[in-house]
Amino acid sequence: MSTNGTSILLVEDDPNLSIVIREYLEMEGYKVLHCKDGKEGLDAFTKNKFDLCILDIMMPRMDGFTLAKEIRKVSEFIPIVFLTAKTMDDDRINGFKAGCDDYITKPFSTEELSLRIKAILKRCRIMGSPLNPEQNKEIHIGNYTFDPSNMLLTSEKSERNLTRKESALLKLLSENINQIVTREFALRTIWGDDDYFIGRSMDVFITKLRKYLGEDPAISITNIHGTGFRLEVKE
Amino acid sequence: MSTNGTSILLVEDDPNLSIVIREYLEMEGYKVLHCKDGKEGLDAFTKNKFDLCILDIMMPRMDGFTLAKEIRKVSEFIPIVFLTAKTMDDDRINGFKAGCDDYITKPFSTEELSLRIKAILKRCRIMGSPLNPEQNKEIHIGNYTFDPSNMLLTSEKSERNLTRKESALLKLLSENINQIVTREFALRTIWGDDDYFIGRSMDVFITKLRKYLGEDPAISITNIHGTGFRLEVKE
DNA sequence: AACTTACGTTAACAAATCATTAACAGTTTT
DNA sequence: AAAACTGTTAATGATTTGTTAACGTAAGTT
Repeated sequence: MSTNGTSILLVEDDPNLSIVIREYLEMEGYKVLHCKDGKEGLDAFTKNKFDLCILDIMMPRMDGFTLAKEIRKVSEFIPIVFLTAKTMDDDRINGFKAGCDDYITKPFSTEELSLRIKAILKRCRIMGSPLNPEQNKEIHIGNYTFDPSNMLLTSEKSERNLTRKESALLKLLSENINQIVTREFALRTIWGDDDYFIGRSMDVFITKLRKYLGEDPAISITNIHGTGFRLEVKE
Repeated sequence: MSTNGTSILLVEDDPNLSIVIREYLEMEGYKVLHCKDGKEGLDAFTKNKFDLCILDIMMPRMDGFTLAKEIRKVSEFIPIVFLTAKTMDDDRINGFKAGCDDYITKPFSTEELSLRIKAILKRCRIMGSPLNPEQNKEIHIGNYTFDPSNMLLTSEKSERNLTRKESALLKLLSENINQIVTREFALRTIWGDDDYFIGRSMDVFITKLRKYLGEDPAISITNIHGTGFRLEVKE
């Protein structure tokens, strides 16, 4: 199995341990983002995409369980590995043991951690949830190619860096091509909220996207009155 | 494992012991360069490439620990074996025991030394350290060649020694060429933390790298507003 | 010890970017 | 026809970034 491009969120407050783990995992080819406590970890999780989380349980500001709960709100199936002090007889561990999760007791060897990670990733992939299916995939929209991870919209004639919101909206639309994307769904997904002004803001972005995609007449963003928008590509 | 071509820097002031070690190691197929004290050792290290260092701790002019520190400045991951008088209870030993390093107490058999060396080399190769050819590879960026392990940025016209941070940042960018490296990922990877001032510090380094890479107009470091940077090489 | 040098951080100010809001025109529904 | 919704452009203000210089510190040098 290639570890390439698999990104891991490591939340661990012990600086020495975290360095050891991070360096080892990076040598194995994972991308690792390390946070020092639960708050930071949650923040990082919402801003990035990860394939797996490694959470220490005992941490300042927000413990691993609370963090895991928060993470689960956003991402139902992401595998989580807990790091616990040896015989921590906490019932909550059992509560999380289901699904793809696992826990490892300290002290552990880096090899053990690595094996567990591989096992979990394998298991989860088998279970049919390709971890980040669309992660680095480019999306073709008519004559355009859209690379969401690079926020780059390319055609033969032009290349444009999209802003975060532009990119997020186009991603949403292109993932649901020829299907209605509800106003509310878009607003809640991208803006996390839904009120009049945010709605108007989205309309401004729709105008921008229409302009950017104007090179290809087969592409259109159609408004469904009172409902939402649909990105359409003819033939 | 073939010892062929593996070159060892041996720094040991006892002439008899050093001869014994050198001859034994050469018999095993290693290339050995011997220096009589720390100063000589450091000089030799900067002028040549080694796969492993064997340093006596008690030495005139510069002791083994100081030498090791100097070596680490240049080469972060090269394995170091310390030779110590039997039960030298120096805390500093523990400081160095991490990673690929090891220490051997005198007196020791040549066999023991040989086994340790093999074990260390194996371990480090597995861990993918710079012994691993993959990681010692130079990176080509437009007209430039960047050697991360030597922190050296070269073009036809110029050659520049980068500082650690400059080098780390350029490494990260060039490993993800034409892809966005998020601010957060860079900050957490290189600085281990992410706050406002560290972020500003990174911006200063970006400015520096842009200046260094300015000779080749095909190279650019593009800011993706609110997201990160992308090292781009056209054609 | 006093003096350099090198490096990373912080400060300070200029410039650019972006999401939002406003404003007004046009559409669709009831 | 009134009300609600959408399209579009431009103005606004906050945030982010670019850049240079000053600063502090640690190491080496005299």
